Amino acid sequence: MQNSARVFQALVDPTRREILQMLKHGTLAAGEIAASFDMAAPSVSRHLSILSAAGLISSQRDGNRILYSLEHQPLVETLGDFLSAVCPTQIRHRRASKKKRRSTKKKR
Amino acid sequence: MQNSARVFQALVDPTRREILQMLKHGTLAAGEIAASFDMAAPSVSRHLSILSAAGLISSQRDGNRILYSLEHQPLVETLGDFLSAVCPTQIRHRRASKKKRRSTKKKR
DNA sequence: GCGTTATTTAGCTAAATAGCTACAAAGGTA
DNA sequence: TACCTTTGTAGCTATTTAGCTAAATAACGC
Repeated sequence: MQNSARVFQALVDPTRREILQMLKHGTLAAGEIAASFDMAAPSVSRHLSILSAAGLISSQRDGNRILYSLEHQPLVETLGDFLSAVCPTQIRHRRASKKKRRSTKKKR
Repeated sequence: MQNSARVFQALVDPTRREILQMLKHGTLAAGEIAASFDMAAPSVSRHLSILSAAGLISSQRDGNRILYSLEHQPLVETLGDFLSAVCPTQIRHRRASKKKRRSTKKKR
């Protein structure tokens, strides 16, 4: 499986997307992450390993616990590359501005 | 189901990601899209309806056929919002530059 | 060593997914 | 009308996924 596919695969689950958002604010232990979900710990652990396999988070032992941190680059790179591959060059990501683009249709 | 979830759901399948890329170059009929996959037409039709439900493509009848076009905005908006929600503000999406950034490792 | 805590792995089940074939629907043409 | 083309829908099956419980692993303190 290609790595970008693993990233999309990882992002499809809402729990996993939420985990990524939690980690935005800094490193967290597996237990701390698990505690914030209404779900058994092994289930969260599984999500963590999927995120890890996709390269979206990294882990590091801290004595008894395992600390997870967000890896921005693969996320930014994968989504950025995809957007570049799909969207006409002029449209970059313009945050939530609702105005429609002018009808500059590129014909050839 | 929330719409951003539908978008991620739609993006998880490689066939659907490829369809979006095909439509980057312009409008295509369902049959033309189906022809480029080694897959039965109804299967592709199903992918089209999923992409459509996510708002990523739109369709328009042309006599006998149905033409599909890419809808950039929901894609750009959903992925952009997610990146904003997950990544520290300074890192925006740096376009597909394959050269590794100089080892200015950002410590602070 | 033993017990406790934190986390992952193994094995299971229910639900979702993507593929197929067969059929239906919508539009064109004779 | 009938017939052909194009596309979508229905129903089925195999595979994948996400959840659970129970057991294993790893590091700590006694």
